[in-house]
Amino acid sequence: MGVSRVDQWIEKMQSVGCRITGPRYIVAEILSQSDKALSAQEVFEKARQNYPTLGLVSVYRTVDKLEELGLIQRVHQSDKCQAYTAAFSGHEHLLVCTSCGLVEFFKGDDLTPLVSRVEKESGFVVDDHWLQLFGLCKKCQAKV
Amino acid sequence: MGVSRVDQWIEKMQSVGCRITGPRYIVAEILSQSDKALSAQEVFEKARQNYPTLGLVSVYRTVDKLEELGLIQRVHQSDKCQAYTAAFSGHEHLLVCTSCGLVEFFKGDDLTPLVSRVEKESGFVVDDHWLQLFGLCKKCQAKV
DNA sequence: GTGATTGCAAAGCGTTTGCACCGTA
DNA sequence: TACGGTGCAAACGCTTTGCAATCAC
Repeated sequence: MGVSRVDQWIEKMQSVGCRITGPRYIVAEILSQSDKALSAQEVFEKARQNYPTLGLVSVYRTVDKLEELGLIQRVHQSDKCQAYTAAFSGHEHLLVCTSCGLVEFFKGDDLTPLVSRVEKESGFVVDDHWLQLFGLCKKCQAKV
Repeated sequence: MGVSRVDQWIEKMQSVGCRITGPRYIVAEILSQSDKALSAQEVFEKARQNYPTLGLVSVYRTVDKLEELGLIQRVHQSDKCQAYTAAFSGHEHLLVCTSCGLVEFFKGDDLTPLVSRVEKESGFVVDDHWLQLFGLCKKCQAKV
């Protein structure tokens, strides 16, 4: 077993000059270990269980930093876009359970031909794309 | 030239029992004619020019109604998801200019094979998908 | 030691709700 | 006329900012 994801994140934060404090560590730990997308509030509530003096403000600031470093990404859902999950690397996309918030990744088709075609037809220069699938995970199907 | 899009929307609203009032008409008109995604605030500011007594609250309520009827849809962007544009029909996806907010539609590839594969691999039942492309439109490319 | 980071409190912003008045059907 | 819709003001929830105290380096 190699270095855990929290430690990789901490290392990355240190490498850009961040000081590693209790609040930062626990926020990173929770987000790096969660398989669900969490809002700042939810991270705060989980973190408080082990770190009762934590302030919500520090969660917001740490989450901003983690997003800026590309370690976490926002998860957009139909009416909200304020939850975060560990960021993927490379050509992967999100699969989100609309009931429990479970997040998985899947390898998508190669979108290059589609992007080229759309660029040609529209005159746009495309520099980013989103592909997300929504549905019910196994557990939530069973609940119904 | 057929019936304009505003009139189609108005008809649809009437058909579900909505009364057609000044505020509703002007909000529908602005959203149905805009080629950019607009927030409630932006709709409000535009509408006030022709309808100075309009209240922001009525914009929110009308926008909710239009979304509920499937006439408009939310446009999600990297850090916000509160703008609206006329909804497409059928198998189309959004192409959004990250500079000016211009919104176009494009016909996407058929995602059915991808969805089937992901369902098989993950155990999810997938019931919705998003595919959005982001970039710069022709005009915004010229500005740089 | 020193400057980045913290938690609190307050401000800020977009959105929703309560309510009396108004206007469509 | 009846009651759905309106605008205003206030409440609300989430997020950001100002600040003095604290703590990693």
